[in-house]
Amino acid sequence: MQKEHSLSKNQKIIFDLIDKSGGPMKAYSILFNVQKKGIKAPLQVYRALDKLVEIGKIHKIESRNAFIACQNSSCQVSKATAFSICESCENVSEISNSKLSKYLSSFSDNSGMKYSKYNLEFFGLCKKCKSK
Amino acid sequence: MQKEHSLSKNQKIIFDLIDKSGGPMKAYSILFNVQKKGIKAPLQVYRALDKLVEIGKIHKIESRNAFIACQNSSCQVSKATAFSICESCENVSEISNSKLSKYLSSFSDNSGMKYSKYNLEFFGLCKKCKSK
DNA sequence: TTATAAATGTTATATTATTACATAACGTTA
DNA sequence: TAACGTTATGTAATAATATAACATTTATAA
Ligand SMILES: [Zn+2]
Ligand SMILES: [Zn+2]
Ligand SMILES: [Zn+2]
Ligand SMILES: [Zn+2]
Repeated sequence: MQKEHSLSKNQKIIFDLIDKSGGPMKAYSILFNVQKKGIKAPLQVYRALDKLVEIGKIHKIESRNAFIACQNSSCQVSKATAFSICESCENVSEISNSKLSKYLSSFSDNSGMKYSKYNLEFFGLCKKCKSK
Repeated sequence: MQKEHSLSKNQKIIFDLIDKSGGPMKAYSILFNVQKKGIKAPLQVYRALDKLVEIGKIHKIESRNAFIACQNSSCQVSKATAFSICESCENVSEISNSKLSKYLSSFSDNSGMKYSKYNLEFFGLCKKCKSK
């Protein structure tokens, strides 16, 4: 069990929005959606996003510049993330596969690097898009 | 052996620059460096980068918005890439590990996704930075 | 309470990437 | 060669993503 982080006002507004959306959201789309709640500037959004990423409540999908709610239990605070991305419909989901995560978390090579974190993005076609 | 792509003028200028740099380069830094060669606009750079990525001569480091010359043999035309990134000095190198690439290329789960491509980024500290 | 850290508000600006449109070079085949 | 389609180039404008700098407020905790 990890520490509970109590979210601040802006963090909560933004996390709830992303979480309810069920998929990845882009920063300026988030901004647009929370303006009625008083969050008016990009920086307010980015600060909340930074914090939410830091504590593992959301992840950034790097190839899409988008943010998605963690679908596991905050992923060891975001040190090990894997996503599946449909290149047709842009559906994204978080992969939760213990074999994969064990394999990657224990990966090492002879480069002398000490790895502490990874992010993996798989691309392809989802079930729906395949059958079209 | 894969098809040889003969690079166009702009593509060659930009590939040579990235390749010689030995590390990741950002688009606008590339632009700055090739202005004396007549490449004046961002779009000229991005078009060349797009093509070079497509044919596997370079890869995009998504978490850094930067581009690096392929250190293998054009990585099955960029369908399977893995990088090691030092979070201290930002040194990046391409991981060439056949076990890892086999494992990931054959990865599948019960989601119904058909995976055709992946990108993996490991983060940590390189040898030098560790010992500081 | 008082000090410290964390979060917020606001303006301006930097960085990364694309749209739209016009032109030129290249490769193929009639 | 001529005509055609494809790829690459040039140029201007703009869109999309992200951060710097500074002032103020709120939460936490010694
Ligand atoms: Zn997660
Ligand atoms: Zn799909
Ligand atoms: Zn490569
Ligand atoms: Zn380093």
